[in-house]
Amino acid sequence: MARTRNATKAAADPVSLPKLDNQLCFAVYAAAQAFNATYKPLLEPLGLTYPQYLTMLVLWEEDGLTVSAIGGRLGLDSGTLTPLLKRLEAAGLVSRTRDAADERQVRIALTPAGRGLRQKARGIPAKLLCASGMSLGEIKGLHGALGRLTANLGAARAAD
Amino acid sequence: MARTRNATKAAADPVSLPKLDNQLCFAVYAAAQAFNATYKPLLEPLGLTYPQYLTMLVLWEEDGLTVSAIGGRLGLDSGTLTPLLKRLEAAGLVSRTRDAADERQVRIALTPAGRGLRQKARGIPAKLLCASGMSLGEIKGLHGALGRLTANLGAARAAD
DNA sequence: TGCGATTAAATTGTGCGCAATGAAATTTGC
DNA sequence: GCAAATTTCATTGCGCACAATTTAATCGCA
Repeated sequence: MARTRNATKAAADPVSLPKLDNQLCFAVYAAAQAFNATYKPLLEPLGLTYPQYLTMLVLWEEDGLTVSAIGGRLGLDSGTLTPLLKRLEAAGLVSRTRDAADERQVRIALTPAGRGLRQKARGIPAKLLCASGMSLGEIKGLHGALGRLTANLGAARAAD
Repeated sequence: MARTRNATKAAADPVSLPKLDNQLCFAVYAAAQAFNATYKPLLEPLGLTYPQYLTMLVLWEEDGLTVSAIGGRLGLDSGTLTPLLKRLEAAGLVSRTRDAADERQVRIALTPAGRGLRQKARGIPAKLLCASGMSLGEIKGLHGALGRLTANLGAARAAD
């Protein structure tokens, strides 16, 4: 009753919003930042950024994909991938060639250097496993929960 | 034995690397993307991006922080925050004033419009909770696991 | 007191991420 | 067969993210 209130009766006290530290979205955001920061010094000797590393992981699994196929795996569009792939090409790791059968598509193929880089990346997953400080079981649980979360958010978005 | 091999005996078969979809880092990366995409249409009426919303959450918790204090909460540096805060200032949501006692510091204060925006943000957390499709217990578990993961990655980085 | 070291922001440069648009090739529907 | 719709990629523009550098203010200390 301290102060006079004129028109509205709302805003009596500050609107309740969850604190930043209690919000799942921020925990995810911070974890993504932490992964990026952890990867950076490990990828620096390979001359890759983290998104470039993800792209190489895709290509090491399956070579000769189109831009949109890579984008489908990573959830990125051509506006992100085109310049990224041009940088990988400039680094001599991939080639970009128009598909002869369908010239709209650009196929991304590993060069020998791009294939060879896989050797240098071999030790990275173990280092990250170690840095995570988590058991395999815990990681598996977390991975599964994040997968369901991502799928649910996607479905909610699709439902509008 | 199909092809002749000359110098090296390595690269006999492709180096084993975990598949993209089995890597925790990618699950986190994809979840962060999904959150961003889910927030976007909800924040659009407020005229905020997701990082701007996080900044406003910090300021709604505690007004009048310095740039570096906000950065400490969000894990961002002045290179990111300075232009972001200038955009919030241009939008009329915050003011940026040099601290009289220590002119190196810039204090960020909410304007009445910035405080008022909190009302419009009230419904957002519930919408995200719904979109996540998870129980409160599940969210709590996920939140805790991500917190430990982020802390462990930070500690591993600090240990070099 | 005054000078070197430290701290806080701002600036610059590079790269990611996405929306919107454009251009070229292919597919479709008649 | 051919015009319209669709698909694929490239481009542009804006904003985030971070490393490195710069500028200015403060602190430490002899």
